[in-house]
Amino acid sequence: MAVDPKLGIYRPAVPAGDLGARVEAFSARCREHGLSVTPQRRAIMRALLASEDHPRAEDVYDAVRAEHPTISLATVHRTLETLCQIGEARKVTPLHHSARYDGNLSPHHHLVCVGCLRVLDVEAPQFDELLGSQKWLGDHEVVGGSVEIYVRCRSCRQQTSD
Amino acid sequence: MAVDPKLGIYRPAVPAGDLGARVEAFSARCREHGLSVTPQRRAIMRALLASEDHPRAEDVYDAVRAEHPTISLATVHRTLETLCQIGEARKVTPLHHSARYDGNLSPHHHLVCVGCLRVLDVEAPQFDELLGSQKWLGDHEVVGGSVEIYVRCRSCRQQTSD
DNA sequence: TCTCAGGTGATAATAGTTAGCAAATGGCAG
DNA sequence: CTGCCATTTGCTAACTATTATCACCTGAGA
Ligand SMILES: [Mn+2]
Ligand SMILES: [Mn+2]
Ligand SMILES: [Zn+2]
Ligand SMILES: [Zn+2]
Repeated sequence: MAVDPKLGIYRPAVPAGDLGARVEAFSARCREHGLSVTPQRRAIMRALLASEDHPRAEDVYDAVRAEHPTISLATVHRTLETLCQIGEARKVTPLHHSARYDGNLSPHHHLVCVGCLRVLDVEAPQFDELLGSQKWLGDHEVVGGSVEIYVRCRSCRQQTSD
Repeated sequence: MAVDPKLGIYRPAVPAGDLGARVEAFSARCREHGLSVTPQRRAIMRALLASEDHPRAEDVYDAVRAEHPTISLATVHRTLETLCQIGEARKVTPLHHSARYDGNLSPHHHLVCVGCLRVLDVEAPQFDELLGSQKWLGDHEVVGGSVEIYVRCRSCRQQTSD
C-alpha cells in the first residue's frame, strides 16, 4: 500500500476485505470466547481494522470517540489487551515507545522508520520459512517470531543532514 | 550460553572477552566522541557488559549502586541512552515493557520468552543474509533489522496448564 | 592550578498504563 | 418480554518508566 513495488524478496502485506463483515465475524468470535459483544468492543475493533497505521491506544480512543463520545481511554486500553489475548489483534512495540496495535492478523512483518517511528506492513515469505522451520530451539518451544526492518523513509531522509 | 547446542540454523550468540579491557576501550571511545569519562559512565558500562541479561535501567542501577551508592537512577537512564547514541549499546524492547539494554554489539538476534520475558541472544546467519541482501525497499532506506523469536522456556512451560 | 562545558544528583513533571470501584448493561433463564 | 447477574464500563487514583529542570560538581584542557 504505502510501499513501492520493487521490494525484491519482500512484498507489501495486504490487509483483508470488507469492514462490516469483519466486525460481524469478530462479534461471533467474541461470543465463542464467552465475551459479551458491546458497542464499545465493536467500535474499537472497527477502528483497529480500519486503521492502516498500527495505532496506539490513544489513537483508537480518538477514532472511537467520534461515535462514542463517552468511551473512556481505560476501556480502550483494556479492550485492546483483551483483543490480543483472544488473538484478534497483536501488539507491536518497535524501538520502545507506546504500544502499537495491529488488526492485520495475516502473517507479516514490519518496516519501522527509525526517524518517525511509522510502522508499515511487509511480507517476507523467506523469513517465515526460516522462522517456521524449527519448532524447538534447545529446550525453548518456538511459538512465533517477527522481523523488524529498520528503515529511513523518504521524508525522514530529507530532514537529516547525514 | 543459556541456550542448548542443537539449534539447527541458529546458534548461540557468544559475548566477547575481558571485562576490564572492554571498559578501557570504551573509555577511549568516549573521548573520541568528546564525552567525559566519568566513574559513573564506566560503572554503568561495566555493569551492562557484565550482564548476560539485557538489563533494564533499574537493573543496571541496582548493580551500580553497590560501588556508587549515591548514583541516581536518572543518571543511569541518561547514560544508557547516551551509550545507544554513540553505538556502545542497543535498546531492545520485546513485547512492550520497559526498555532492555544490550551491551553485546555483535550482530545477533533474540529469543524472547513470552512467559517470563527473559531475552536470550541467538545468532542466525541465514536471517542476516536475508536482512543484508537489500539496501532499499522501495524508497525506504534499510538501516538495519532484527529478528525476535518468541519462545516458551522450560520453566514457563511447566507453569501453564495448556 | 584554574576554568568551565558538560555531567551529576535530587526532584518534579510527564506519558503510558493499570487498578479499584460503583454504576450500567449484554445475554440468558424464566 | 421481563428480571437477574456476571461482565463490562466510566471515572478516577495509582503506578511505572522515563524525561526535564536546575543547582552543584568535576573531568580535562589551558
Ligand atoms: Mn502490521
Ligand atoms: Mn542481545
Ligand atoms: Zn520516517
Ligand atoms: Zn520463560
